[in-house]
Amino acid sequence: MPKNEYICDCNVVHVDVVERVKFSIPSDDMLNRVAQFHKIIGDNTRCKILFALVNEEMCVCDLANVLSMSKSSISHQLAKLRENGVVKSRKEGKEVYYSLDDDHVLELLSLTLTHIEHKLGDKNENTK
Amino acid sequence: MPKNEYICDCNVVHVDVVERVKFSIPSDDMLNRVAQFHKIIGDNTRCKILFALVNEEMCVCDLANVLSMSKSSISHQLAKLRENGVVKSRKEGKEVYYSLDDDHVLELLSLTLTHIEHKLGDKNENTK
DNA sequence: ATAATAGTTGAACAAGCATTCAATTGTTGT
DNA sequence: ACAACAATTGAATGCTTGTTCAACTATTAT
Repeated sequence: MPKNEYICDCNVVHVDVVERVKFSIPSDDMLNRVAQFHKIIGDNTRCKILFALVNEEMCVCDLANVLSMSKSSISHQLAKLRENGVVKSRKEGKEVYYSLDDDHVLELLSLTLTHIEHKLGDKNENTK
Repeated sequence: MPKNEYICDCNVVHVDVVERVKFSIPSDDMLNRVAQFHKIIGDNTRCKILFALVNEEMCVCDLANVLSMSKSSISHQLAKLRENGVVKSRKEGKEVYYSLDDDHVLELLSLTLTHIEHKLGDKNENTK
């Protein structure tokens, strides 16, 4: 077995599996994009912002009140969400209105909710 | 306008929108679970592990070789993934084999890929 | 013009987190 | 019983990142 090619100090590497998987997974660039996307959604504040925007477009002030947080903090997070193509903005006078950028986002959020409810269901089954 | 109830120092809070949204968004507990779930997926290493497990179950050593990382590091991340119900494990002798815990995970990953490809498509359109 | 205000931005600080290293557990074979 | 080894675990380290604070920009109204 050509152990030198592998960084691991163990003998049970399944070389065929490793090679097959190395070949089949997406490129590092693609993987990083996927991770980055989830990283952006994976924050309490940003997540709450997104759910707040599901039905209504809102200005920074509105969001600050819904989340009970400072405008600055909300603005920082909105910038990240916009840079990553999750929300879009529209300026009207002094106010800036934000909304979800893409239907995929909504789809993703509701899929996650389903997943979590499903998991919680399992847990309750087990404690019966 | 009952400004005192609101933490913001601005005058244009849309009280009706704020109240409606406050009422309609999921509970903080639920929101935190959603954020936590995405946070777990939103890491380069963990993301790569998940895509590696899409078609095959793999032991820690295999994964260490696919990712070119130490077993310890992989093991730490696998622990997090398992604690959060994203992967499951099966022990066979000295080895521990990991696989995706739930079809929702796969569904979510492919939905994200679609989203990103869609976004990349948009970008290319714009630079034409 | 000037004041007021919605929103943005950058620096600083603190909290969170991924990787490394060393030690340990649990299983297999001799 | 003992050695070998896959995997886990905890502490330490350094990097990342969310919030705060203060300064700044842009738009509106007097």
